[in-house]
Amino acid sequence: MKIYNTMTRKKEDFVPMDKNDVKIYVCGPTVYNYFHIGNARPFVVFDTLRKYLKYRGYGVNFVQNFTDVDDKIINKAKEEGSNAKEIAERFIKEYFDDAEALNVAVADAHPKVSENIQEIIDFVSTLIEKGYAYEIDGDVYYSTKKFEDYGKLSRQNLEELDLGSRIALGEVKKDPMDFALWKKRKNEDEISWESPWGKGRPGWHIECSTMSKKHLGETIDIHGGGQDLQFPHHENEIAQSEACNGKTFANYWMHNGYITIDGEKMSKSLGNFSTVRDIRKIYDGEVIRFFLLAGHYRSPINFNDKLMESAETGLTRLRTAKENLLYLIDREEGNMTEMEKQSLKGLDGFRDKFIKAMDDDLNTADGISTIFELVTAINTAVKDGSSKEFAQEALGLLTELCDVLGILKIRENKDEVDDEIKDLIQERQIARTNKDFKRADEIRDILKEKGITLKDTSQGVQIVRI
RNA sequence: GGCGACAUAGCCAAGCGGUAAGGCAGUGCUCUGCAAAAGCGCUAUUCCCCAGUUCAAAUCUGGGUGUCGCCUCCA
Repeated sequence: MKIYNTMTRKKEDFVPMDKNDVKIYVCGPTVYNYFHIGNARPFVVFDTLRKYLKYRGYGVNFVQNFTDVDDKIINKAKEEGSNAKEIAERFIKEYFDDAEALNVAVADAHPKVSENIQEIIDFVSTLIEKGYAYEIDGDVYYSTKKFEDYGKLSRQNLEELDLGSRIALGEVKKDPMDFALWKKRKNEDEISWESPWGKGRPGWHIECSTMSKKHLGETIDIHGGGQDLQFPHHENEIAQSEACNGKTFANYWMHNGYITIDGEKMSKSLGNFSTVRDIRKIYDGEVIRFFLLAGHYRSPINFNDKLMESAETGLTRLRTAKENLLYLIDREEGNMTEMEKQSLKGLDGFRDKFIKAMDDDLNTADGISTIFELVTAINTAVKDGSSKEFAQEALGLLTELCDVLGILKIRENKDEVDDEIKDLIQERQIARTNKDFKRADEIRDILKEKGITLKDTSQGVQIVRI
């Protein structure tokens, strides 16, 4: 497949170091709140990449960290009169709840900063030894000017950056572009660890370099994250890792576009965000996932209710197609007719088209279009009933493609309707044969309130649960 | 000031040199007691504007205009 590599600004053929062990590292959340839809994008996008690579036969080792030591967590703890550890633990738990709803799989490893302090200290020590970092009064900084390639990812040069950079008050570092590797403890009760430089905690950028190295080695295949991480975070990771290891850090850099709300970037600091938790009160996680995958991952997308509704109705079309096939499988029997065999062959073409789209830098938008075309073809073929075998084959292909995108999961609670409802349906059928449509419609409305939609098909009554 | 992305129908959105996918909304028809679902049609002579390259441009080049982002924590 081809992947757009931010480092070269080109689509490149993806050639992993070991196709049975593709190493992917994605920057995870800082756990001080529920994550918002903007945070959700990289989770969903890279989860889809992971699913797709597996679908194509690769073995994937996928690592996504939790930043559980950070100013924002400390602040939140102060606000709540709690402690940083408790806050972090809580929102890690909430992360998994939302991630599951979005059908984002658990990573092969979810390392936490707090569990990698020694590794971080070792990493920082090496950087000092090699002359890339220096200590001042308990703080350790990375000397960006020492790293020749600094700026190669974001294509910035230090001189120009200097002009735009704002120097925070009280900073003791030698150069405004230097960044913290280790931060000295400021208050007694602040979360901290012993280190060669006194009590303190790691800077933000060093954690990814360290955890990536620990779990995936010195060079990884793909490093992913949001576009706004490109600078300085990823640039700093490169500076740290390559200075420390003397090797290329990541072969491919992938960055997803951000999400805007009313045309403005959504971010926690601007306060204009919608958490996935809140959105889930209105739309289920699958709709959110579908919405996020409906455009290309590198394009910015706007978020609002109208767009979500549109996504929901679109997804419903796919779901209905699936329900209809399930219904056929339930009621029909028999093997495929010659004509159905022909139709099925035509259907296979959509798989190739889907793969072609996804091979092109994970073009999920095109992939979804292909699935819609598939659905139209299936609906047409199945219009006046079909054999059980054909319905099964069609459903097999549909779910095969949808699984790659992580949508259209089988809904578990498809339990049998209870007797009361059965009786109502029965009563309605009798009313219909007696042409008592008033009563029939009444019953249909009652059931609709209970989340059950009845469809009168030529084969009988189809029950659809919402 | 530096760096970068984007501009395609009412809305969303693919396409990346060969004559405009797909979804939503709308609309006509078929099926239906009515619905729902589904099917078949219709809805961009044209891709922000102006030049240029080419047999051929939404796609490439140059110049405008507009929107957004990064350079400060951020996905």
